[in-house]
Amino acid sequence: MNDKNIYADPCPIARCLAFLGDTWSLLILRDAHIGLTRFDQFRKSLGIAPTMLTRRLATLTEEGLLEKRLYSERPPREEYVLTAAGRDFLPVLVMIGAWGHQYRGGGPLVRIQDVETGEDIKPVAIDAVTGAKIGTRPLRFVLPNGV
Amino acid sequence: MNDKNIYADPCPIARCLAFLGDTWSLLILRDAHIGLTRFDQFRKSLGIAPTMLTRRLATLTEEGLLEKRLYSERPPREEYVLTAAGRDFLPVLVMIGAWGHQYRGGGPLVRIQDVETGEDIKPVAIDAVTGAKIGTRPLRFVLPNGV
DNA sequence: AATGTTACTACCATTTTGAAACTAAGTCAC
DNA sequence: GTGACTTAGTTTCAAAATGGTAGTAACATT
Repeated sequence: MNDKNIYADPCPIARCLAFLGDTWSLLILRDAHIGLTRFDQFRKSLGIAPTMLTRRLATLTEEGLLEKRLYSERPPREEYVLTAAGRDFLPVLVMIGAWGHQYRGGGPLVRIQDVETGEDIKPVAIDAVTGAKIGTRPLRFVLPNGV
Repeated sequence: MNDKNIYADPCPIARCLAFLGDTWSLLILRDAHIGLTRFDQFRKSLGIAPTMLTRRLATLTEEGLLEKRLYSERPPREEYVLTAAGRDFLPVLVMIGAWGHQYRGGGPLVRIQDVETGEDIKPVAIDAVTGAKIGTRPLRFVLPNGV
């Protein structure tokens, strides 16, 4: 999983999925955005085996989405905080949540609120160039060598 | 993977990841958005083992993102086409691509263009309520029972 | 000195994945 | 109508990833 050369693949989606394409990594990122930072917080929140958590935190750290930070000298204790790259992953999580909300929305649901307005957010992906909602205008995937 | 009751988890992100939280499913969806529909097209494009492809296509079909459609009576042949739920997954893929573009962008890259303008899209997630870009205003995850 | 906390590692059974070969149902060329 | 080809898979089995339980290391607290 870690030794594949993602740069051989010209697709930015594939490159991202090469190390984030599993459930645990994304749930850890979700929890990190909620505010969790410590090993045991993640472990209890997710019900993940410690072996798995160790591996996933290591990958996320190597890949630059999380950063280890010492929060206590004695005893020496480290926590995991989001980097800029990790924080910039929020839109992905939010869009996943929006899809889940729309298509898997039965029963009680976690919602994401704007702190200032107190209202649930309504996430939409738009193309900043045309201002149009993604999906309303035809798109084309272009290979680097033209196609 | 298929027998877990996702509705026990109130988080729409977790519910979505319960069956889409693997690389192959997302790459199949990407290819479906590019326009591929047939078993062999997916297999060749992804270099995926046929066993895996069969399972993933079955899950995506069961979960309502793809639909089997007969495209030839004699010989009987079926293809897989995106449903509305599958098409609505495009914003997620696009945001993943945007992150990959920004943080894993070395070398030649696949780009996504608006067909009419011919320009590369610049995907941004915004909150339709406030109009603000996701990540620029503080958000809060709210549990269904209030937190 | 005993107990608790935090962040892990070791070990091993189970599950998932991956690779290669094979099959089924038909078509097409001659 | 026989042989080669196409499409959409299945079978089989080895290799890798995952999950669960228990244990450890380094300290603090009582």
